[in-house]
Amino acid sequence: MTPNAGTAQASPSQTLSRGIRALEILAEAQQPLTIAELADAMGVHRSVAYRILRTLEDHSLLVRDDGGRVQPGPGLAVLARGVSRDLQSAALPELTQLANSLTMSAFVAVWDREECVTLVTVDPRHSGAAVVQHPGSRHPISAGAPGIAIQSAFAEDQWEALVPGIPYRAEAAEARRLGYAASHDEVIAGVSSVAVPLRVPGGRPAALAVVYIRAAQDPAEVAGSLTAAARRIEAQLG
Amino acid sequence: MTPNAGTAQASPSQTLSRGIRALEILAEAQQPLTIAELADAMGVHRSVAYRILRTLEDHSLLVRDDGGRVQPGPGLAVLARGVSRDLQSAALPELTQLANSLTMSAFVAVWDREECVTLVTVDPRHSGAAVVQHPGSRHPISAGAPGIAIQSAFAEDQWEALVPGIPYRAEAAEARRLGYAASHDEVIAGVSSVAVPLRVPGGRPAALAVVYIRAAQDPAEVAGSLTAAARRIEAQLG
DNA sequence: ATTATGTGTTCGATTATAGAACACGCATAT
DNA sequence: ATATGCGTGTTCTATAATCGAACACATAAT
Repeated sequence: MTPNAGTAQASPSQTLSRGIRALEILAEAQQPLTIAELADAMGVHRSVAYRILRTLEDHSLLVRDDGGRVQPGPGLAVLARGVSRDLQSAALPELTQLANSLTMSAFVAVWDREECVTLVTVDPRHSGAAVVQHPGSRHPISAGAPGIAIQSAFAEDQWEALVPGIPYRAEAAEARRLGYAASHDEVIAGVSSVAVPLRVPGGRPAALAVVYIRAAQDPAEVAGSLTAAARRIEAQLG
Repeated sequence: MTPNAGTAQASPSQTLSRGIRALEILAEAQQPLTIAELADAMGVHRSVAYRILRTLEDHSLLVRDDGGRVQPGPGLAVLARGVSRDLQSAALPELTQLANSLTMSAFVAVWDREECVTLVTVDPRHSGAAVVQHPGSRHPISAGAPGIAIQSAFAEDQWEALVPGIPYRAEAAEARRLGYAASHDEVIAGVSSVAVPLRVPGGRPAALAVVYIRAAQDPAEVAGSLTAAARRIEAQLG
């Protein structure tokens, strides 16, 4: 067998890549898996998976339940703490402010190739039927206002050079002029979203966004609050 | 050189262990590092670090800034999303409730050997000088009410068998009787904390806790709210 | 009893990895 | 201009880490 045959990403380091895949599979699976199941999902021999899992367990990146099944461990939360830490800290109070004053869920998402990843979220205090937007969730960048806002941080030709294969949405060009993006029904039916681009020095393009059940809300007005908050966040990040 | 010589943890898989160490170093460093710096911190040859970093980058576990320096990437947030997901979901609304009704920061921490890791936190709505307790932060289990509450989930002899070297605190035995733990000044000066143990089926022992600036608060009363919330969370996890 | 399914361990052949050496870009100092 | 230092990225071969089969063992279902 040639090295890395068939794997989608021909990463230079096989063992490390497999270990990460194990974590990815575990995170995606909504339940604990047996080592055998995981080995099968990874397409490797059980003893290989076993050794990898032992290593991951040593670092608390996974833990075992009573039956010996494996699931993501607390070490991952520690590692994730370092992701755009400055942005997280700077954004949190502004998100709280936005969520409560607009009565909407507010969050920050960052660019990750053809997707965007939600980083921090704050639900409004009376979070009854609030739209749940968990940290760590991925979305295609082509769907929803946050994705458009992130695309709008690039010019069209820049984007096509960086992420070939993913089209540059016409809405992004418009958002580039307006300074904000709005969407309806794109990610979840009946849910609207407004987002503004967020520029972090030395970090990836991100978006500051809110989601809400469709109502008589003027996107431009919401965008005003978002832009003001984004300015404050960017100012704090120097 | 003998395999894994000198490394604190003699994990079975060297490459994977090194990759994780790279992530740990990055998460701890408050700033982006050059590859050379990271290689130095890892104690490996630069080309080794380079290959490892490329692999991590492929999986979005790290990203590079303009100068080529590396920092934690959004993929980590995705992986962390899977950590005790059920507990996170079940606890979030209860945390919000607690934070706002008690005007304290509320959070859930889980056991991790001789430490505990904060998973989810909710600050009260008027989060002025609220005590900041970020998700993903580690604390020695020997300091603070959450640690005591977690220890109290074990009997003393159980604990000593599981985590040799870390003493079983006398307060844990007391908390075992009372059903809650309280601490003052242990982690941060002037800050008090109350915590109750949280038992998750198939998961590790955890704690539900609040922190507040010292005031005329009766710990027992606060513990009542915590216990009620903990019961509801546990009931939902069935 | 027997079968099935799981974890954990050992061990030799093989292969993925380690680490030196090199090419190159880009600052800043000389 | 030239030199020097510091950084990334690439190539290559000996070596050591890894792979994966085979085995021992525990547990639950048949």
